[in-house]
Amino acid sequence: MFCSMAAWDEGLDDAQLAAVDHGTSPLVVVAGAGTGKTRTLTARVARLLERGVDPERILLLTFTRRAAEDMLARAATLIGRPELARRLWGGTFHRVAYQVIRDFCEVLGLAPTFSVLDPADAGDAMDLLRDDAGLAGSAERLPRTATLVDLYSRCVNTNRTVAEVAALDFPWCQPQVAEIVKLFRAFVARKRSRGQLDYDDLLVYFRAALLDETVGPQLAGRWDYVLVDEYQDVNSLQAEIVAGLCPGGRGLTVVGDDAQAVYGFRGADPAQLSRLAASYPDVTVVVLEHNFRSVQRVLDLANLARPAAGPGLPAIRLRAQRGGGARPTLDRCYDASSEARAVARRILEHHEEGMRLADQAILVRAAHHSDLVELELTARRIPYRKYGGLRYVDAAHLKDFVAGARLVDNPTDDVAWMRLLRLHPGVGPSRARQLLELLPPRRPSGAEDWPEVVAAAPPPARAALSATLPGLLDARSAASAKAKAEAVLALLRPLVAAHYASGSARLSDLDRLVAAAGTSEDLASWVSAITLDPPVSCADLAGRPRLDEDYVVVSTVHAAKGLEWRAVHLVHLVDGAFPADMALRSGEGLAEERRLFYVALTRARDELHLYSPQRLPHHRRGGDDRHTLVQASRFLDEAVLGQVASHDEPSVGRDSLSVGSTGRPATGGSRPVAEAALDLDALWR
DNA sequence: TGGTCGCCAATTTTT
DNA sequence: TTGGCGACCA
Repeated sequence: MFCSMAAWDEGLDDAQLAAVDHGTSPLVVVAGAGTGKTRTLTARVARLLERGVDPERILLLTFTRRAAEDMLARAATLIGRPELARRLWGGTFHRVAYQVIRDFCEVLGLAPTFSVLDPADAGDAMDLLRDDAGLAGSAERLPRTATLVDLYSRCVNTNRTVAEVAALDFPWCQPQVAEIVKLFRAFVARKRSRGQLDYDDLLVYFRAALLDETVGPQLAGRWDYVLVDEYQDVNSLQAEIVAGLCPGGRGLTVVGDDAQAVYGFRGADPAQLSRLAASYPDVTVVVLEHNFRSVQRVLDLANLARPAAGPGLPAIRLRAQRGGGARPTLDRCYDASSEARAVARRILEHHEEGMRLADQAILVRAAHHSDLVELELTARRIPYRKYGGLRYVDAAHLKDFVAGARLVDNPTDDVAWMRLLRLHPGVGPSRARQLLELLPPRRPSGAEDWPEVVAAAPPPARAALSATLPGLLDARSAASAKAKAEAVLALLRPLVAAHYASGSARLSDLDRLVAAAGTSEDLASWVSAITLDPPVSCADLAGRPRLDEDYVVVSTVHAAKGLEWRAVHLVHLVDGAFPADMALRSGEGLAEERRLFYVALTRARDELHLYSPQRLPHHRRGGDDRHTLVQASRFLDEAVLGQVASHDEPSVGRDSLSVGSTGRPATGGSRPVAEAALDLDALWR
């Protein structure tokens, strides 16, 4: 290179540069949507590296693994040292927690073979307990398992008691608080005794390690710089972890926007951002409000939707670097089918004007709101991919594999045993429970106990079952991750083939999964990684999509956070759908819906199209769907309507689209210093 | 009679 | 895919 290369930070504005060049005192960056938040965070990491900071002493916490990887890779590339990316620390809170717990498991009183339970597994564990003796006495039935898991999680993540959380967020559970408390106690004890950590436990143990007198400083001392993205979405447990990582706020950078806090249902509290800004005397607050993404016409609408700033936080008014642009549109459609047709029509119009399909997205509040749109896209042969909603890993056979792999390391994992046992013919939930009594930790269950287990099983299961334990022992003695994964697959193959109607398709899926697992260094950490960050689709396992593929993205607004498209189509703007009726009960819920609306609007760069069906099918028992007139979305108020070009769809009927009718594990051993911090008993009151 | 298996309906948002 | 409800088997 003979002339001076352009500096990599050229094009950053003054506010962004202030954040990038900031020293070690605590820094809060309040960044409106589209103001180059990711770019700023990336540049700050690059600047630190350029200054010679050891990459291993920089930690970046984000809400998705992909976000962390992308940012770190970019930062290292910016300064021309791509090889440094691998040495930077980064990931989700949960992933980093897993790593820390592996490193400090002895001190935390955990065997290194602990397993990670996803929320569905946690529900299974809860199910194992809910009708145990002692709990069965209550006259009323306990709430649904999923509700219980949510309630539990909310208590742990927000440091509140069951009674408090039930009163506020789950009023229908209040009469049973006493039984629920009992259940939660048993749930914790059961997990502890079997070496199982659910998502919440990962954070609890992370916090415990930080609070420990000796380990805490050691752990906090690992990193000189901690950068946290999307801080408005942390809950109080995560906020405590951040505080523990950066005593006095030294080296701490957080980036966030209180108007984009949309994870209240997960215990996040948008007030954390303003609380943090107030909690350090030497804090610097940098405000980013120059929007580099959208045209001003889109931002005019977004500014109307944006809620007032939280206490102590600056009011933000987004200003576009790109003037003018097209006025957003609002289509009042006859019903959801006519909405679907309107969306497809406009997507094709943009496509004919030269916009790639991949530059357009259809955003929905709830995954099923796109059902009719997807039908219409399929009918018109418009390729699309859907994000959010059902996860690929929820496919039963993949969970079967993960369960098998977990048992290789942790034979006391009863949830995994349940799953594996139920694959055997003639074994249902209750038989599996009986067999569980004969398995670890109740019994050692080495090879010598196995004939007893087989004998206790119903006859149809015996043949298959007699191969299962030897299969697991094979897997345990295998040397490499690859060999282990293959041994697990070998033991699953006949079970999966016989148990599922589409057995062979599932088996070829598993082949792909096992190939991926085989490339890891250590099967246990691969399994926990996939538990914490499940692939969104089958294609994820095959690598990134090919560049020449062109498809429209269909996504929930939540999954669309942080992303952008040239054209955004936002559908189902109707009270009950968006805002969701589940949220309309409380004022806080409605406020969160409004923030979600703001997030949706600000994904659009050039074109923003809103659609509002005027009638929705009203589901009745007995089958026939009646269309009832619905209330327009309260987001479409006078002010908003003043900013959009409205179209009334002609009331074509329901003709063209056919819609169908219509504790500690036994192996612990060493010094459990952090026990007090792991004690959740105070919450079970 | 208890438990498994088959059929039908429904599901906010996600680490 | 799970959950609820009814049918059928030991």
